[in-house]
Amino acid sequence: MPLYTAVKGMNDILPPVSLRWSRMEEDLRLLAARLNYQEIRTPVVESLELFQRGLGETSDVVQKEMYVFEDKNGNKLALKPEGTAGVVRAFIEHSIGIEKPGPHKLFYIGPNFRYEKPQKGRYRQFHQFGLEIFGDPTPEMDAELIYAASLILDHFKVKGEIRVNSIGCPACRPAYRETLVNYFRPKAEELCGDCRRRIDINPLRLIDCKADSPRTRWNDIPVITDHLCPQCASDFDRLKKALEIFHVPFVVDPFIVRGLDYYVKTAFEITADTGGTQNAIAGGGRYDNLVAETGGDATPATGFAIGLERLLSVVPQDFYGAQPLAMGFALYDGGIPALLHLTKHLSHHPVRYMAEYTPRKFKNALQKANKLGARHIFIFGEDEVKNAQVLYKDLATGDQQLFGQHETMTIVSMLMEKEIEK
RNA sequence: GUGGGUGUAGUUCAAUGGUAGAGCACCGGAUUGUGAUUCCGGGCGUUGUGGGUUCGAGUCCCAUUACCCACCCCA
Repeated sequence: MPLYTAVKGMNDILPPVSLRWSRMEEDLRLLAARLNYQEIRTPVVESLELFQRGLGETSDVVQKEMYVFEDKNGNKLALKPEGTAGVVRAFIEHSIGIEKPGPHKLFYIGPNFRYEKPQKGRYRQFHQFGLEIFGDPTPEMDAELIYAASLILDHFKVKGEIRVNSIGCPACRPAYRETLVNYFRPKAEELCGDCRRRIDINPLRLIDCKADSPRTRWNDIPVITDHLCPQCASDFDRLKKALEIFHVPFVVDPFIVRGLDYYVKTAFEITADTGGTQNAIAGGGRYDNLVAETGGDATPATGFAIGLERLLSVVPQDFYGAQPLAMGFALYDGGIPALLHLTKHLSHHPVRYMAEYTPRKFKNALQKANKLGARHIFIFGEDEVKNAQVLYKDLATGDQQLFGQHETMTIVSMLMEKEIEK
């Protein structure tokens, strides 16, 4: 046991996996830019109250999963457990919605923290990429957002299932909740202990119970989509029509629930086979009342977040191929100056390269390159130095040839070409 | 917060209650400049930690801790 280990639920990301991470983040930024979302970076720490008000006092996240602490001034702060609250706070604080007409499209990427018991796909520090749109109330914009999510899945060659729902609004949800409670109360004795408690606390969750799913036992469970107010019902209709025009494959799942209180109307989730039971790789929906509840002018908004650990777990293993490595060796001290020159020249070009400045025997150089998985090697021995040349060898094919030491550009283009043909 | 599983070398794993081992990896070498290979040499590790049972514990018992998985919850 080492003296110090990483904090529970917080992971080091090491090579070569770290390369997959940075490539994935790079791709997400490019995709966001292409769809005209601009990055917003908010602090990792916010006032505790922001989250309590925004996410809902009764949500699990607020009740038991936040990292809460006081600073030396006695301010109650929290590590952000999700991305939206901070973005909303910044949106209001900097009058983003007032300076220009909407819609305002923003994206964020970064760490979040929840004090949960770690398991596959669930960590105490986890990372999310999210899109948020402020100032547009239409279900068509929700559809566009979901379309963006589907483009992201496509980009990463991820097979996910997009599940959409409308969870109603303050006008119709309470009534549905009541209906649901009335439906289950007489059946309480047939439910598991957890579910009996959930009847009053969170009847929507009850339906998803994994112990013995009520969904498979009763087929007449009331669904919210039958209990929407006229406005919500028509919006949900428009959402589905728009998704069809976008050719986004989706299923309606009337039992999708959001864990955070701020969602209204459109709610959606993307699930995929992550190898564990934490199979939701993205989730989001509309949150029309959050800006006003946070103290801003009433501003309709919609957004979603992708869990990056989960996304990466379903990105095909070969999606990011390793860039071939080139190595340089000297066979004796006299080869080192030329080797240094090669290092200097190659560092101006996008080839993955490293040198070793301890002279090695020819055979050892090949062995070492082989062990490190290098494909290209450059060798400076007595003969080469004498003739101002460098020996190049392709370990994959066994081919080798001599280059003049000053033919840097020839060498670089040769390396680049080989990379392309792969 | 609740369950279950697992902790032995850098790593993957062995070891009927009787001296802690192997593969891989790593380092060096096998007549002078050509790589999977082969051969030789190189590891005393508080068996996660603390107690207990026993003549004797990696092995059995208790506690504790870490990791993994699941519930819960969610991205």
